[in-house]
Amino acid sequence: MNTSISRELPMTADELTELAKLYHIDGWTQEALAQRFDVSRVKIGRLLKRAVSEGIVEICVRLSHPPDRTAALEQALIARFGIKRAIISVDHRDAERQRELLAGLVARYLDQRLGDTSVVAVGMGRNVSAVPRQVVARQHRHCTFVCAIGGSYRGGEAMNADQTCRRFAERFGGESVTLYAPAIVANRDTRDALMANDTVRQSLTRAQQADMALVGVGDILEDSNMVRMGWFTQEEINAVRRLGVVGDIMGYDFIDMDGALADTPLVGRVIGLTIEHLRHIPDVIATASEPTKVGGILGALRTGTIDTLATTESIAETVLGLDQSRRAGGD
Amino acid sequence: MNTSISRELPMTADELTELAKLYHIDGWTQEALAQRFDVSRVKIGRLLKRAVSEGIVEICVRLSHPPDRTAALEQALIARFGIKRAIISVDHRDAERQRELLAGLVARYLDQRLGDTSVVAVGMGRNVSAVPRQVVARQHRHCTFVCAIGGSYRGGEAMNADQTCRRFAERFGGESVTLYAPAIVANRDTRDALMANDTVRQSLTRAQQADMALVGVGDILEDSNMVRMGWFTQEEINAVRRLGVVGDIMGYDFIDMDGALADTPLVGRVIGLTIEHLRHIPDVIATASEPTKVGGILGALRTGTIDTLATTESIAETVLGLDQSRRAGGD
DNA sequence: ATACGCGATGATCAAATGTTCATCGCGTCG
DNA sequence: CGACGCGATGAACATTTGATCATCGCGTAT
Repeated sequence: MNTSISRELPMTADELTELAKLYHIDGWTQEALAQRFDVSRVKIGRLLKRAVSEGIVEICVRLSHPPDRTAALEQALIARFGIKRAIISVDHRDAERQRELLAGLVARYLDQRLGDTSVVAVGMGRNVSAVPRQVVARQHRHCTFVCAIGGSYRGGEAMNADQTCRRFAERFGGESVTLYAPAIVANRDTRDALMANDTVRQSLTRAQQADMALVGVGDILEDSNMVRMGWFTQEEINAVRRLGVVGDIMGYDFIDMDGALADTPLVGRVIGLTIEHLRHIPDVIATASEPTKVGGILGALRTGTIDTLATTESIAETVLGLDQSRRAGGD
Repeated sequence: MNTSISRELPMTADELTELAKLYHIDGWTQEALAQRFDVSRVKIGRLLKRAVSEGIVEICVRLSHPPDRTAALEQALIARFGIKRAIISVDHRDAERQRELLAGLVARYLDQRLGDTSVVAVGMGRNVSAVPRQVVARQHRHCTFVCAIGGSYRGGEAMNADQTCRRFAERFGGESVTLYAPAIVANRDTRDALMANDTVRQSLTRAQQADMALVGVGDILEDSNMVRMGWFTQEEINAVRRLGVVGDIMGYDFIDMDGALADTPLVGRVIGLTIEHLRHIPDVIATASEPTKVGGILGALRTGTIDTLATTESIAETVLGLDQSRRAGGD
């Protein structure tokens, strides 16, 4: 068996970076690079491919509607829900792609807004964690990304705000502040004890004083994150749903379609910002790219805590329609 | 005059978006799109280009490693001054440490470049003499280090090219060639006599034929090397400065901020390579780590003899800014 | 020592994309 | 009405990139 790396492409990460720069940034042709470095063009191609696969270069495509296209939708959302602005992405069939498309727009929005003193509270969820991957910062800053919720070993990386924070800090520059506490604890007493802890307290205080917050909106489905993370059993989810809960903000604040907070087994057991805290943050960005979340989004909008809604075109339309019908039909 | 938009590419912004999505996100080929929309492939290409120019799609490339400031700085320097490359160190408060940091990068660069037949002409100055100390050669070579200027007993070791040459030869392997002549003589006649000397002549000829040259850039301050070496009195320095001289290359070729050679009491009295000689050396590396030298560096760059500039990040930025302002403001 | 596996390598071919140029349609101006 | 300007258009060509495959070098197992 050949266990050792018998032959390696003899290029350091530095050289790969240089190569990638010349190709992608300076627009050299592969042929030119081949002559410059005295290897075959094929090899240059392979090295460039490797630079991508190793994450040395990332190429991201941002697709946004021409302004006027979404302007009407945005205006409607603003008028209807009192939010400050909307970030609306093009629709896409594939859920993963859709998330990336939306995340790209959110990343660009952050790139516009973040300054050297900015503090961003970061929630959890796939839509939130997809954002840092799409960041292409124009310049490095010295901003701060603070976890808005504690950690959890279940549910994968996407569910870990501190991972997302770190990636943000890496991309935009600045530091990340981890909330050194589990996301969820057994009971209220444990929570109170943790909240009294200095380290926890300090992190949370910084999060509360953030200039911006980036949070996800969730739905309540059998396979939702809540179940995957083991916070709810299937039965609990069903029970909660029967109470009229349609979604969550940040992954743990459950709401019904009128934006009212629901009483769930989680209340008082989560270490993180509450909806009340979010109210005091000047720009709360809520992102959701899945059509199943329309109910949750409507509820979230109606809580009045959201300043910027990031979602897809069709979801925005559906939410507006849903709101319309519920106003008309009563319920 | 044709004021109206006579013929418009008959595609709405929406269709453009759709097109861009299919191409960039879903990976369709232009040919396929052409058939799908029943237009020529060329037109698809043009529409896609338009989608970019109208901001519907944004394609950004991120280099993860340091695509950092120094890469951008290097590009700017290359574009502005026509040099071949820049070696840029991070900033450091302490002048001595700064010199070492920069010298380390230069040493590494030499280590990359030097082959068995390489001949390097070596100038004088603290920045040059700091380089051999930083050398950690991957392997020994048989290259040659030739003094680009004669010797002098004043000013200390750093001012002695032959000392620096010997150290280089020690570290990289190979031999050093001393220029057996004083750096400066009383008058032109003496110089001419020395230049006629066989030994001197041979050394200088080898220096002229070098593949690379490593030279320092100096400033014109009261405590500069020139004074310390006794080549200039304080008054002479002041006089020269009043003529617009801002620095020197190699320690004796004085230049103003436009890169023009200045007439000083030294002209015709130095035994060493002139700027003209440098022009014929394929890779002239100029190093300078002191912020007081920005003017001199600008002048040096403008002489057009420099191929590789080694300096610090902040100096590089300042030089670019200085060049900018002088271009804009005239004079 | 020899055969074999494995990945790197570059020649060669195929596909995709970019560029150029002659032409066309349409509106304007004389 | 016709000449002209202007931009759009697509055919033809050039360039660039991607894919395939035979070969090679090197380490390992037989």
